Amino acid sequence: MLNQQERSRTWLQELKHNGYRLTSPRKAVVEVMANSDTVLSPAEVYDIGRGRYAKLGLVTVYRTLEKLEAMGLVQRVHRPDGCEAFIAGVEGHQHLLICENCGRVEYFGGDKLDGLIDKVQGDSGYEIRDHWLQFFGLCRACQRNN
Amino acid sequence: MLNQQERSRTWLQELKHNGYRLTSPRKAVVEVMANSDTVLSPAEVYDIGRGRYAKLGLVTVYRTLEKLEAMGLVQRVHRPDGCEAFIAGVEGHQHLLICENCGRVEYFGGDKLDGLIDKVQGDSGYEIRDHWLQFFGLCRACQRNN
DNA sequence: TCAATTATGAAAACGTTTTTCAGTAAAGAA
DNA sequence: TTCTTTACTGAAAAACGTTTTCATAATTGA
Ligand SMILES: [Mn+2]
Ligand SMILES: [Mn+2]
Ligand SMILES: [Zn+2]
Ligand SMILES: [Zn+2]
Repeated sequence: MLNQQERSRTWLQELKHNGYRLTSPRKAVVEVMANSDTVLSPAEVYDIGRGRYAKLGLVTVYRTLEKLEAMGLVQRVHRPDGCEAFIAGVEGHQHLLICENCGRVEYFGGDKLDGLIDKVQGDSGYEIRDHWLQFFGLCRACQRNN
Repeated sequence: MLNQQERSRTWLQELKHNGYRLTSPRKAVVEVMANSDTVLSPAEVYDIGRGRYAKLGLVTVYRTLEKLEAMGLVQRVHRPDGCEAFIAGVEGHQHLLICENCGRVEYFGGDKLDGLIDKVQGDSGYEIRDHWLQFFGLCRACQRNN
C-alpha cells in the first residue's frame, strides 16, 4: 500500500496522464481524498479542501470527484443512510469494512462466495454478474469512545 | 410466503394496529408496494398508485413509504446508481438478488460468513455488527430480452 | 511570452424531498 | 345516524444537494 503522500503524487501524475491539467483546486481535492481513511461527502471534501486552497469551489469538488471516480482512484461508498460518500479506492476486487461511527474504512478480501452464487443462480434462474459485500461495525478507536 | 392480496390486507391491519388511519391514499400505496416484485422509486409508486386512487399526492407516497419502512414492511434498496428504491421486505435476515435491468428482486439466505467475519474482525480490530450482501444480475426474462 | 484551450467559481437551474398549512375525512362516542 | 375530535391530505412553498451555464482565469505547450 502506498503511503498518503505517495498516493497524492501518483494521483496527480495519473490525472496528467489522462490529459487533465494540474490546478490548485484539483491538488487540494486530491490531497484530501488521498490522505483520508474515512469516507467523505462532497461537502466534507469541500470544507477540508478549503483549508488547503481557500478559494476552492464546491462545483470543482464535484467535478474532481467525478474524474477520480471515473479513473478508479476513488469509489462511492454506500451506507444504510445514503450513498454520497467517497473513499480512496484500491486496485482490484475488494470489500469494505466501515465504521458506523466515524466512517473509517478498511478493505478485506477472501470471501468465498462462488458456491453460494452458483446455488442462488440455479435456484433463481438469474444470471449473477456482480456482488456487494460490506461489513459495518466500530473501529478500534470508536469502540473505546462509545 | 403470503400472496400479494394477503400481504396488502396484512399491511393495512398492521397500519391500523400502529394507530394509523386507513385512508384511500394509504391503501393505494400499500397495494402498489405489496403487489410489486420489483424495486420502485417514490415517483414510480406515485405513478402506479394514481391508477388506483387518482387524487393521490406524491407527498403522501413519501409519508406512507416512511411509515412502512419504519414498520419493517418495505425496505430501501441500494444499487450502484442510487438508493431511492423500495421493495416489500421479508421477515428476518435475508439478502437481495436484484435484476440490473428491470429491478426485479428475489431474496436469498445461506451465506456462511461467520468465518470470514471472525477473521476480518481479528485482522482489523473492528467490532463487526452488521453486513450487507447483495447480488446483481439479470433475471430470467431480462436474459432473453437483452 | 504568447495563444489556444481547459478549468474555475458564482450564479442560476434543476430534480427530489421536506415542510407548511388550510381544508378534508376517518374513527369513536353519543 | 350524527357529531366531535383529531389525524391525514394535497397544493404550494421551501429546502436540499447536485448540475449547468457562462464569463473570467489559469495552465500548458509552442
Ligand atoms: Mn467479492
Ligand atoms: Mn447474512
Ligand atoms: Zn470509528
Ligand atoms: Zn429483469
